[in-house]
Amino acid sequence: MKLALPETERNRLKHALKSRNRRPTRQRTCVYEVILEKRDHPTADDIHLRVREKLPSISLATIYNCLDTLVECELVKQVHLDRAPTRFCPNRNPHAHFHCRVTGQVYDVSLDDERLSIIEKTLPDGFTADTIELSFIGQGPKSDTIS
Amino acid sequence: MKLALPETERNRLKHALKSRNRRPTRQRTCVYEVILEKRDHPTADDIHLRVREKLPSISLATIYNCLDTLVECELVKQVHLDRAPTRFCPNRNPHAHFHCRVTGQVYDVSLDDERLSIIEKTLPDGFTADTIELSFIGQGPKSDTIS
DNA sequence: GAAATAAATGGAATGATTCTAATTTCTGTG
DNA sequence: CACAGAAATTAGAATCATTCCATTTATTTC
Repeated sequence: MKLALPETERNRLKHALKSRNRRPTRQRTCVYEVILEKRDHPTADDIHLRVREKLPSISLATIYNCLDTLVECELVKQVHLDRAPTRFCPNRNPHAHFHCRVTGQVYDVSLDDERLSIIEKTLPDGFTADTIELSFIGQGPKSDTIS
Repeated sequence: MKLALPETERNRLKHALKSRNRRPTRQRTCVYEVILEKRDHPTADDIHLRVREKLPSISLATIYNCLDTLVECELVKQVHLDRAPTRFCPNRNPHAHFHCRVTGQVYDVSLDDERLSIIEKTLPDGFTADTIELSFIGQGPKSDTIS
């Protein structure tokens, strides 16, 4: 098998898995690989299609399993927009998402440390968040070209 | 039919609907009423159960229709957490949500104007958001009593 | 390399949401 | 008030994302 995954990412994956006593299987590696390759925000189904080009017999259930593991390992984030299938995102830096109503496109919007800490301080005492999801919905720049 | 909805809310609903050329039907009124009554974050299904106590023959499809209308009229917000059914929330003030991993409970977290405007300024030029969804996931205060 | 454990698999099951076609309810007009 | 037309509701079927389960396969450990 050719290793399409760069050394750094490969190691990140291996370590993240090991530290949680999870095995670095071919399927997990490939799912991670595919998500990194094209930095859009694919659904489990999209990912299934792409992974199948390399591992033709992989099942959708496995895609979900792998994704859950990657999320657990904090290598991938889930994005929940509207009443729509969950999307997955390999951007590990703090960021928000912008969802264009016109084109349906999803963009990453980077969040600087200061803003992030301001947002975190919103929480009253007693609440501890390990995950923050911030999404904007509206009109993106490209949507001009449509109408 | 008894009017359980306070005058203010009733008017708000009526006006919001009228301004969009939508009719204030019994079903819409009742759905709105039920959501305001108990300020948790019910799913469409929860709402269906509650509304049925007053309009026993209302269908789930209508609940979805009514909710969509209420969302359109900005009287109700949708909350998308995890891979779970959409929840609905009648809090019209700017606010975020906190989802407790332990109890499953969802809390409103109010967002002051300053924070809100800082968050809004995160967007690069060319992007215009009409909706912002901010959610925290973690451990809430009550979860102590569990373990 | 064999046993023990974790992961993958296919297919069935579940469950939220949407769709459709038929009926009912409103609204404005005469 | 009766009527035509538009908007909403309805039940049930259809869709589609996600999960579950029992079995098979891969990985790790000794």
